Amino acid sequence: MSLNNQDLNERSLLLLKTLVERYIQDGQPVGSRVLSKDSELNLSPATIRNVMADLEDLGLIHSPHTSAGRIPTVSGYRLFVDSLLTVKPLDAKDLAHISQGLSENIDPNNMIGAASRLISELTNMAGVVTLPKRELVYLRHIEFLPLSNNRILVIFVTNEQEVHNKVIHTDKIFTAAELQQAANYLNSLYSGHSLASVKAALLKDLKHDQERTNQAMLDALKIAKLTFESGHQKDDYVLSGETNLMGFSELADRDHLKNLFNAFSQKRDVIHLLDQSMKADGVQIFIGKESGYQAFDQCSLVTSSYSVNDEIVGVLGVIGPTRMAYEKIIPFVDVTAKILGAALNPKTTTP
Amino acid sequence: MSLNNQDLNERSLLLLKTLVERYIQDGQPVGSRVLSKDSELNLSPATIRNVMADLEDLGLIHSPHTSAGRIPTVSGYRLFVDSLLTVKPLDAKDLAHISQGLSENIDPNNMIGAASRLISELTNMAGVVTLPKRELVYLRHIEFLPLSNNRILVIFVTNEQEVHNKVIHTDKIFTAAELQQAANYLNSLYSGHSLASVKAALLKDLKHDQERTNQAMLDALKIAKLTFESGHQKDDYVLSGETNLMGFSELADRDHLKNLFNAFSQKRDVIHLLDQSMKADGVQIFIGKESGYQAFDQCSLVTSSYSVNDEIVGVLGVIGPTRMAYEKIIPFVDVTAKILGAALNPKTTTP
DNA sequence: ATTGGCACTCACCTACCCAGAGTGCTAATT
DNA sequence: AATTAGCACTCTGGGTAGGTGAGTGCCAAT
Repeated sequence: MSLNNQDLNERSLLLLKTLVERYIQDGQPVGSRVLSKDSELNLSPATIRNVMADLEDLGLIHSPHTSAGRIPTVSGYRLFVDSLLTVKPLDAKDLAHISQGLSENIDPNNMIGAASRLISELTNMAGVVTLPKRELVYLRHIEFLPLSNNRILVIFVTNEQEVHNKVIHTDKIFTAAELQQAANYLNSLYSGHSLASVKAALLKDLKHDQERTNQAMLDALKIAKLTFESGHQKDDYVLSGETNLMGFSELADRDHLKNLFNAFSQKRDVIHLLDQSMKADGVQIFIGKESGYQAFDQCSLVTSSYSVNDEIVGVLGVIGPTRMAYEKIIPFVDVTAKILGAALNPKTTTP
Repeated sequence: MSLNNQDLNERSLLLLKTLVERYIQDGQPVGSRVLSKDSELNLSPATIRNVMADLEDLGLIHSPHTSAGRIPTVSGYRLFVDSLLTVKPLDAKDLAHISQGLSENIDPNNMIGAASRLISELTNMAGVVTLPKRELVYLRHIEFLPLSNNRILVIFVTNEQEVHNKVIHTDKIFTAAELQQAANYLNSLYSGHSLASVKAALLKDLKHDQERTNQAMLDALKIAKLTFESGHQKDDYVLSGETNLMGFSELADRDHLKNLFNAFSQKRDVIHLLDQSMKADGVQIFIGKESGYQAFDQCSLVTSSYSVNDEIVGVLGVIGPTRMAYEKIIPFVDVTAKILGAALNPKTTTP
């Protein structure tokens, strides 16, 4: 659908903007009379009607029924968000709340949850924050414990105090002493390095040292390879304030709600959606069906990736009805992402 | 409300039973005509009406409005569940599902989640399972890592492969070597003991050995005390299939749903409710307002504690509308609790 | 003690009308 | 040529009225 300049002149755009703002404000279809008074243009309702008919032809607005006003379509919202919207600077009180809620003295294990809760509370919608990508995280300590049946419990600590664990299977049976030795070796070798670089180093070391090093060291490397090779990163996110979504009339339908909450608890679709935002800096917006997931048909998602040391490590966002105050939510998400990134920045990467 | 024998004879009870069963079956208020045909008693609707009026006087049933049939009150359900109900043996297919879903080859870390999901899927309601009480769990290995600012990261492994961690603060600054030594000491002392007995032993040892032992050992004990003294047990549960509850018309009200889901995500009330079931063996039932929490006014909760080695370690249950098939849910919960307990039973408590 | 009969109540459904909001189109105005 | 006033039309939502059916409570008969 190519937009023609003749159809979409200044005036039409201004009216579209006014219409969307008005609709976001009070949720009622906007009629020609209201729009005529609301816009600073001094035009009669009849003229407005002509313009509205054009906008409707272009698929930017539509009316739910003959005698109702118009409401924006997804394309209408999209145009509004992309080119018409005037973002409002973030409310000072909100800013204070955010920086206070995400200060450094929060337990890093709770930081993500705190951010999610903060978002949902300040927006009155649902807040979602992905856990930081583990690749950009520093290995601090690793430890092995023998279990029954050739299994080994691996515990490793990253950054300051995040503890992860994983069970791996080996062909060979290791004694506790051997495992202790392996752990010591690996700690001396890799402690303080990022998981990504550990992975890389492991592969290289295994290749080069195939014959040179002694068997114990080789075993240690092999165990480490099993530990870090894959799958231990369970993509996950923390969602808060889902129940806020029950208050919005546009989502009131029982089936809709059920689909939505099912999507939340299955996590898969949400993760996929958030992953897409991971690729880009700054704020991204999915409006209604744009997401491609039926459960989110009536929802919009405003996300921003957040970074630690200039590396994108995660995504946070707001989930709400398509009719949301984008001009406030966009800067809010933007700022929150920045503050979260700063708060996660480890002051002491290596002790 | 004392129940009079004259009012509550065999016949009234049979009719109450039939009424409750019928109402549970099709969710419509039950009228005298229906009840007359449904009960094997050959009584005319008029007679039934008299009995129903009595039952209403006793507060066991009530009618939503004049020209509707009767539905059970909370007391009615209670009487039904306590004395009238004929439990049906568990469906063989369900039994197979349960034992298959909770067999020993499930990762213990996922066992609770698996149980919760199983419950919600087989009942089409919400399933909830508390994490096993930590006191009855065996310490396998403990490890300390120094953090900045006099803080120590404690990692301890229980049973086969459950990893827990906690940050503690100390007055004294410990070096990595000192911490290593302390961990070694504690592992030799307490490994293989239950957390409860470790706690007890700690207090005793600290008292007795105040002067006798050397400083390093005393420090180790002090650190351990900080670790196990309290609060590290975050009561928690795994909830599944909440969205199933959205399907029930009696919970369809938006505000109701919102309250309910808020209660779920705050967890506090649910935990409190489940804790009460912890004190008793076997199946317990909370019907409607009996729970004492407004959010659960329209819900019933059927729970059972589950045990490992004859010790109650947790609770599982089903959350659904008051109008649920108790005669099937009760044995279901009962059996699931037993199977879960068995599946959690560690085959090798100490390696 | 049980039952048939009967008047009564109430939710629910349908049909209907009416007011109000908003539209599209046409003809008049600028 | 663009704008506007005017008008007929459409559709929603609320309100009223009437009818139906399910179910009740009570009374008198069995």
